[in-house]
Amino acid sequence: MSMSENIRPLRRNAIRQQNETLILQAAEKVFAEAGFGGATMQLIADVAGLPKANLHYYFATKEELYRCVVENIFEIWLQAAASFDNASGPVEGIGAYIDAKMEISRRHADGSKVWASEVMHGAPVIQDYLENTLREWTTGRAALIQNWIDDGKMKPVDPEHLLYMLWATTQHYADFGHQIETLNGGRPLSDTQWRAAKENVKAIILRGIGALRD
Amino acid sequence: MSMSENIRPLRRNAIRQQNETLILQAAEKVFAEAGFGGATMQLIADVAGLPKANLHYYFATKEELYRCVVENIFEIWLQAAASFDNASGPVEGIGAYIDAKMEISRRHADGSKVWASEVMHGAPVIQDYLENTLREWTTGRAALIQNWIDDGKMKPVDPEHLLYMLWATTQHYADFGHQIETLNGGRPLSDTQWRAAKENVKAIILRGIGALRD
DNA sequence: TCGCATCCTGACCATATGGTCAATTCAAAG
DNA sequence: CTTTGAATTGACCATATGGTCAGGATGCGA
Repeated sequence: MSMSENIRPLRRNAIRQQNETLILQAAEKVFAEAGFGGATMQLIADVAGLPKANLHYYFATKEELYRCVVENIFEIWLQAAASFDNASGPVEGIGAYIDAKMEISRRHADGSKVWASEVMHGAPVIQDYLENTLREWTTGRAALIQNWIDDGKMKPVDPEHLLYMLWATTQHYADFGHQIETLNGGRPLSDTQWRAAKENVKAIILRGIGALRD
Repeated sequence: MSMSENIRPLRRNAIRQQNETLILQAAEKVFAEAGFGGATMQLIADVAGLPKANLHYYFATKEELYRCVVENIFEIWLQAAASFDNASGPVEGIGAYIDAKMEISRRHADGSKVWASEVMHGAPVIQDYLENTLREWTTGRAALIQNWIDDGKMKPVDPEHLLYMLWATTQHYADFGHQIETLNGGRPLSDTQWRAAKENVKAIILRGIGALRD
């Protein structure tokens, strides 16, 4: 028998890792489509292609599995948040942030929906993230924006509300993707349309805050 | 015994009406907080202060009750949509629309959340509204915006994406109200802060589309 | 080959939930 | 007062769901 089996024996460690990500991916999809309350362990198991009891071997409870999904998303979110820094001005910084967040809306639409759902329902499991990590990030970035304003690099706008606007506008393409798709004739946005959306958002906001001179 | 009882006998018709709205209000709240899957008829009944069996007397199934809630919200949405018309230009029309939608986000936050949840989960019950009423409204308003562009009243932007931006920005204050509240020190936005939010949104967008000259 | 810890899973359980129903109360028309 | 149909509700049912568990399979080091 050759060593190159179709199903090669995975290292014990690798088995755990593989199954966990398999389950997490399935869970993210199901939670996004049905919400926490509407999702069932059975359906997640089916999507993952595993028996239900196997889910409980890796994740003790539905809540624990959900929490892992939400935390994963928060990591991705933070990653995009970094693109704000190391920018000399609003055009660069906010532009990069919009680009990053639009890319997340496209590539991780399910994650965005789970996050939105979690927050909409009062953030039962990630309230501490909101109060600590998110709050710190927000005040830091607001201060940065205020600096840009003081330096005359943009018009005086409320930094916090500007951030809300960035979040809202970019996330909308993920959370309300179904609505946009429906209005687009039932078809997902094409590459060209995504680029147009991104450029449109950047143009309006950057011009809106007086960071573009034209 | 006087005719002026504390609990005056309601006309049969009025009883039905009163209980239906009572149930609908409770349902809107519970659906917003828990999602369709997480909401239970028992909890809705408790919030409404009625026995569960009574809910089923007025609304045969959970789905039917949910559908009524969603349709109610759509009505409110349409009402705000009207503020777009009869405007001579973007400052007036879009400004009024933002005002109206921000007011809805404030006064009907629960409804907004139910709507958002419904769309996020693929619009299982209001797909036809999206495909018909919403689509028609959108194309009509997009044409109106295009006219303003052609008349030189604003810069050339993609009308559809501008509409998405309006929806996203205004709805965010309802759907992500909990997040905003948390970042605001755990307190809801004050009257002043709401006004600031509204003015900020209007200023950035109207300047962003070149409808304000400054 | 052996032993062991990890991994797998069908069968099972307690509970919660949507929904039903028959019996009762109540308003108000005749 | 009587009648009639709407309104009310406690008790009940079938099902679905989260979670458990005992026993078997599997990889892997010794």
